[in-house]
Amino acid sequence: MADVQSSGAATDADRSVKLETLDIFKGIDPSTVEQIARKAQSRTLEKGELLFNVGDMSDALYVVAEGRVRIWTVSAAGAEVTLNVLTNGAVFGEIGMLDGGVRTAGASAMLRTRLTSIARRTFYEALDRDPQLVRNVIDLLCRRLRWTSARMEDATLRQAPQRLARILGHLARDHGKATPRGIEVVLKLTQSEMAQWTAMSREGLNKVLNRWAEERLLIQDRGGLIVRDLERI
Amino acid sequence: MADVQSSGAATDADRSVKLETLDIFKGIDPSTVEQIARKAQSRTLEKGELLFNVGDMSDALYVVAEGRVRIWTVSAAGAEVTLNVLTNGAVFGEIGMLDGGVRTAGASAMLRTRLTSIARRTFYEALDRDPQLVRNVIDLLCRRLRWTSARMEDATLRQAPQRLARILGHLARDHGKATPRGIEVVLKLTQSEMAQWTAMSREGLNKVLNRWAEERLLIQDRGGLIVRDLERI
DNA sequence: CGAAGACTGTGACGCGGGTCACAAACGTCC
DNA sequence: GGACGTTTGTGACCCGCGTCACAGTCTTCG
Repeated sequence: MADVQSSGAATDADRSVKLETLDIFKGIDPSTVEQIARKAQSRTLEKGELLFNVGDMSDALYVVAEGRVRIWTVSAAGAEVTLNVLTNGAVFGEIGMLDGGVRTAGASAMLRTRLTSIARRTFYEALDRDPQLVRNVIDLLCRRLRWTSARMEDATLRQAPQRLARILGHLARDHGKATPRGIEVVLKLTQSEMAQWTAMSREGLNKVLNRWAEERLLIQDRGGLIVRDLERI
Repeated sequence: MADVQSSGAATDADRSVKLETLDIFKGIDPSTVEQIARKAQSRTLEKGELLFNVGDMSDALYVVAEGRVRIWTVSAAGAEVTLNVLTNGAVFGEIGMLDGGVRTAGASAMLRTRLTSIARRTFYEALDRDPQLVRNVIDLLCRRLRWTSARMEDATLRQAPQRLARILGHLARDHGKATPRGIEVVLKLTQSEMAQWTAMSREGLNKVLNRWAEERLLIQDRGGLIVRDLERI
């Protein structure tokens, strides 16, 4: 239980995420956080395993302790569209947890993934006790809204290549590492995975990527991308 | 100031919106609401007048007391896309008010419109005093997120006619009146206005609408639409 | 090592829907 | 009741991008 909290010497646990480091618990009384941590559940998903599906009841929020989670929806035709890919330290599922509604998107593990889940009861108890937590939650929700609005805009009024450019920008910023050759995207994704994300076809994405590579705007190193000129993309 | 609050005999003021009737103030101590109302500002916009633009600083939330407000963004090419059209009793601009960030969308009046604005300071004072208000705000934000996610899905994975169908459904539900002939959409919009909303061209929209009219799924009565068979659309 | 499977690269083709260019119908203001 | 601005109706044309159908290349595992 809550082994995310285990802190010790240089073990594997070091790569884990500690709750108190999360934005949402910033400025919160450590004892409150610890109490939440004690009541939190830990759970491991295998690669490809489904955590929840669209329409499921929701009563918990999740934190990615280690691994990779994909959030998606399905079209009427049954095609899955990726909304986001989350790695260590990401919080998700908070809307369902907060309002008790059904899940509007599905979540599944892209790799073996360890999650920490916090139940609604636990969270609301803390919410009642600490006004700062309230502020943090509101901030989180506002950030989410700004993010979805931005992506919404992309989706409605940008063309496919521009949408891809946005995603690359996001990847470079959130999952990139600066190297002499450019910003290296650490998060390795196949073209199909990126295509689902940008809501375009794998073939189309391929062509755009190669065009950019020819223009020396990026380097493709078998799945590993290096973005050279983010501005011009 | 706060003439939205004026309650009296059968005057024009009756059509106005009273703060305490809003969802966001549901279950809140009347004296708290009244205090907010006293500090609230009232403002009238002429038809077409801009309330705020993308990138503006934000420090207030607005309530439509009477009239019609359009929320929009602009594409890189400069085309405006409508995100929503709001009428009496609608609350908007809360994100900017809550997190103090810049506005991500613009707002302007489609008709002569009276608004009530509530400043951040005022709101946060009430937020500190009443935990129920906190719940309501979180609920509001969750609802917003669910709404944007849904529209996001529409935008990315439905085709133009389906997007239009969604908007019609929304119009029928929120701005419709049941009549023997079908659900009459009270909110009169020109085809151009609807086209901006569905992110399609006016011509394209026209053709779809006429096709549906031929199939007797709806009746067009110069701007006034009557939806007959919402299911099949 | 060799075969099977996953991933990437590329052309041919088609369709949805945007753009353009009008014509017709309606409103509204002297 | 003209006359002008706005809204609606329609066809011709075009382009982005998805689909299909392959051919290479990498990976993995018996």
